[in-house]
Amino acid sequence: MVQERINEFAKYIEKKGLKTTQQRNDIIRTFLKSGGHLSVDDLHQKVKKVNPRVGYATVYRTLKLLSESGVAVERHFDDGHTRYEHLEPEEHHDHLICIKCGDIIEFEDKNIESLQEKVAKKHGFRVVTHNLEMYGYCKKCNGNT
Amino acid sequence: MVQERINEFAKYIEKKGLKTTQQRNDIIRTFLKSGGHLSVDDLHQKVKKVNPRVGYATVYRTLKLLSESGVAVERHFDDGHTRYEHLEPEEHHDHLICIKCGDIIEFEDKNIESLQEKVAKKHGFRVVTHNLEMYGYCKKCNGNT
DNA sequence: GTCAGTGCAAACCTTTTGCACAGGT
DNA sequence: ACCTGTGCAAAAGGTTTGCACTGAC
Repeated sequence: MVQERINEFAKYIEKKGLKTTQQRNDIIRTFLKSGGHLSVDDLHQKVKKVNPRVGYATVYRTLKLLSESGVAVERHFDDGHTRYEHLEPEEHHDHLICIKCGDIIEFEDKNIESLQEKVAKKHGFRVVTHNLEMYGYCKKCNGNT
Repeated sequence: MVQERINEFAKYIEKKGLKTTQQRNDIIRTFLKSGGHLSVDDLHQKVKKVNPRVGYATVYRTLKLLSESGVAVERHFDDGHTRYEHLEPEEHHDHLICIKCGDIIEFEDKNIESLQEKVAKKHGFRVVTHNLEMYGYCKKCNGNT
């Protein structure tokens, strides 16, 4: 499925008249191979192990392209670092974030989603994206505050 | 009710051994008199009309105190500006944010809240705060994208 | 050969901080 | 008097951009 995402992105790149480059490939492969919620810095560190000549700015620029193409999603949690994660198409989830250990748990709840749509409709609002984050203590950290 | 918030904050200040100053008063009164979701810059502009000698840093420092005391709540929407709003105690709401005109609609939905708690419990998670934002087109902007 | 991509460093923007002075208690 | 608060300007931290060079097509 990594290959599918790569193809999807290649198609997007081509449609926009952009070019396939070694750096972009390295960045994308590294990104797709990594799980979780990566900051730009995290990803830059990892990419540098594969190709030490890749600069910070290129990672930013490529992540922006990945977001536009729909392969990556930008997350703005409260810690001041933009993080990126990759999703399968149609996939969607929200987050539980531990304010002690920083662990991030993903969840999906169709009931919440449909109530959200209901609220939006009531206000004549057409939702494009949403995000729901809950901050608190995870199972491990709970109790030993 | 503005006065109640001011008293509440005064109590917090005193408990921490801090001081009541003219600047803090000006900032707090201006903040409480304003509705909506203010950026630091918005508030600084407004306060300067009352007291032109108030500096940017003091607004930041005071807003941080207001957040700690519970009088203000920090919001991190996707536009990269931290915004603050004031809430009555026990009040809580979430946001619908128009990505065209920037309008912010507040809503509250107890059903969503309780489903959130249920999800958290399922993961052994103790929630301290959460935020739910939906981005899209408001009634006015919908259609004329 | 052309035009987009890259690396680097500088610029940017929001937020924080150090410092000397002002002011509340 | 003491010690916190303030304004200013500088620093910090994350992100973006200008530029000259590289490399894909």
